[in-house]
Amino acid sequence: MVKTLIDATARVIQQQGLDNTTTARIAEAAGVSVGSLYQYFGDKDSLIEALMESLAEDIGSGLRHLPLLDNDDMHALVGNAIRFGFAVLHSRDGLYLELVRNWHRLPTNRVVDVLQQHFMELARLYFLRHYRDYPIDNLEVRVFIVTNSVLFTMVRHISQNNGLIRESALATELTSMVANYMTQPPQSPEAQP
Amino acid sequence: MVKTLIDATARVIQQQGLDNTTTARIAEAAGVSVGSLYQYFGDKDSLIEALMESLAEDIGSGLRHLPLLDNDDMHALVGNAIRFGFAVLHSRDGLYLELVRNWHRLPTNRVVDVLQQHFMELARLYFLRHYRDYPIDNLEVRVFIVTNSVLFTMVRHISQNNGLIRESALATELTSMVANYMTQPPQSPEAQP
Amino acid sequence: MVKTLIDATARVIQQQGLDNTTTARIAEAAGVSVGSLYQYFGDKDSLIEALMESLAEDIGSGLRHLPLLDNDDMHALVGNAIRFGFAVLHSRDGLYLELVRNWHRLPTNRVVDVLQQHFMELARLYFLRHYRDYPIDNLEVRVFIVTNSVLFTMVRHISQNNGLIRESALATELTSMVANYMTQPPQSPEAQP
Amino acid sequence: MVKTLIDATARVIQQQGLDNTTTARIAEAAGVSVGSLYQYFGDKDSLIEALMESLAEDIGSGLRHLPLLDNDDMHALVGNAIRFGFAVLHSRDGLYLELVRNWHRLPTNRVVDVLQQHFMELARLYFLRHYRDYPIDNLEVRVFIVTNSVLFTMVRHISQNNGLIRESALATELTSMVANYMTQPPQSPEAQP
DNA sequence: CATGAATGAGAATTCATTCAT
DNA sequence: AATGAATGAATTCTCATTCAT
Repeated sequence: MVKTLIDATARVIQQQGLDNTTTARIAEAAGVSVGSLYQYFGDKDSLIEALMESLAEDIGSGLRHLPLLDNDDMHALVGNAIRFGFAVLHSRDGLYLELVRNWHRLPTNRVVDVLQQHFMELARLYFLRHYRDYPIDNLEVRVFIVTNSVLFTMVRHISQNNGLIRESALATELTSMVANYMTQPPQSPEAQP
Repeated sequence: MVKTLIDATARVIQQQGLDNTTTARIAEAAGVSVGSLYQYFGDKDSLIEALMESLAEDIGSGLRHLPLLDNDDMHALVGNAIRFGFAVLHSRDGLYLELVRNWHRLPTNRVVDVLQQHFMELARLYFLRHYRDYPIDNLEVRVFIVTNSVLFTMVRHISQNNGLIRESALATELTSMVANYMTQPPQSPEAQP
Repeated sequence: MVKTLIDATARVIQQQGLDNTTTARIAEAAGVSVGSLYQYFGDKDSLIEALMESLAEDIGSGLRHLPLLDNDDMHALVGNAIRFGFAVLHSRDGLYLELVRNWHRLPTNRVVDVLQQHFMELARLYFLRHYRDYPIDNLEVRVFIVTNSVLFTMVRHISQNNGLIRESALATELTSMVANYMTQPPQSPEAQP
Repeated sequence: MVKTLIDATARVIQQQGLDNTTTARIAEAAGVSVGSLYQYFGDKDSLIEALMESLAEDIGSGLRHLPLLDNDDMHALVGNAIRFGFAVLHSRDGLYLELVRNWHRLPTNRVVDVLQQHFMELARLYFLRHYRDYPIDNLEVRVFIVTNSVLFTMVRHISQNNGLIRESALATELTSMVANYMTQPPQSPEAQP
């Protein structure tokens, strides 16, 4: 039942948008009554929190099954990750898209942490394996920048859909920017005026 | 009066958040009645549109007065632009922050265009002056990526405010990523698997 | 509840007039909250439509139970119909009166059809039984004229209530006009200049 | 100015309907400010009253210039009157139509009196000239019936516009009903059961 | 447990009227 | 006289939440 309600919530958000996601519609989509909804979730926010939790798991699992470290080349690794990102955003009829757009109104901490920590770990392992240690000292900053840059650039592109920039071109360029950045040695302090 | 209402709208958005920005509160903040609001703006959306328009002008003007091209060095140029970005996001008590967070529910086209076009022009002039032509062919994509990456990374950082990453460090790293990316030669096609 | 709301609507229209019939007043008259009203009817118009539908049924049923065809005499038939009409208009504290007055702002099609079709059928049966066929060719026009003439003359009389004309006199004269008209042979074409 | 405002009111009613006739729109149509409107009319109702007064005069004058009594034949007289009625209802882009539809929400007494009295007088003169005195005793009732029957049947026909009944057929039949009724001897009392 | 009817505060918008300039 | 900005009560409709059955 908890599962049913979470699924229904996802479906409503994806079909009607977050603004039109009401408890009534969720209950209807789940085929139960509003009363039942409140028997399993204290309020609407808890339900949405549970949805986010569930998605965090999905994403974590999806990432864990992605054989990114099989790539010896940072460029290939990043490229695969970005392609995966686009695939996720296009999946489930734009559910993730709507959620990312509304990150600031949603309890996204868990999801963000999953992403951040996964890519953090990935980076650590990559650099360990390749005996490079130079970016380690500020790896957290780099992962933060890269994650947010890629995610929001993708979402913005899909959302405005102006057709001037093809998705493949965007992926190529993002990959190039990120791969180069991640393999770039730390800045010497005097470089910043 | 039009000015007063737009200012009041900005104040309410910044103090109460976009979700709690009601016509009643705007009118109250402006020290007028709801009726007056509707004498100057057909509906709430028009008022918000006027606010966005006004901000687009402010931003355009702010950018135009920024002597970014005085820098001969791309690194310095980008660093200054990013510092300016942080300053804007911190200004007006977080108004811009709230607006960027809610970009998808707001008529942000004008503002986005102002930003995009300004940086596009800036990049063109920079490369012209430095006799480098290599990234010209996909400059649009690069500017799109860079603008969104920087903007949303900054907003995400200020919004979650977790204290683990200092703003100065973020600025330094963003600058590094962007400056390198912008001066990077185009990818040879076979680089992408 | 649907019934309660429709009844409340009727009561409010009849007591306060259509112009002062607000959703708040209807809910109050029904002893429920506005929210409840909107759980049963999508909007105010639907509620009023439901009221009209309900009245259409009442009127249809009332007409069907009226033994008008027991009269062999057109004069008696029409007289009975008109007396019934006055009785209906005086019933329910003037509800019907207010509705007829506002016919053009209400979904009156159903009610009008019920009236029109009933009298059409009545006329057909009457002429069939009396072996007269002459007015059959333009019976529709005659029924249209007669229905509207009688209905609006009655409503106008009750509404202005100037006391100069007694209702019984009006009924007598209307009956006379209508009965004669209905039994009148078709006009020869040259009668109209 | 008074004239200008009344004209503007008529124009707004005719173009937007009575429900959308606001003081703001009237002022705009008149090319003056709302303030001016209130300098000449105490409130909206007074203005509309003035319009009705003005139309009463127009109608009275129109009727007086109609040579109805030139007809020796009641049938021709009524036919001409009805044709005139249709012409008026079609004139001024439906202004009169909208006013008749809303008679119960408007100060229509004056207009109604003008109509009623004119046809009363007309009938009296007609019967005087033709040495017939029989319907004189209840002439008022007959004129009331005839006026309202014709007026509202016409308005209903134009308003619903269903195309099944042609206006000329309606005029012919109305004429026939009315002319016969007006020349019909008084009912003997026992005729009504 | 499940139901779904009932709630009522709150949102956007309209419009006749006033009044300082 | 003329203006038109300002008013604010009133209206329709929404939705998270409760609770008796």
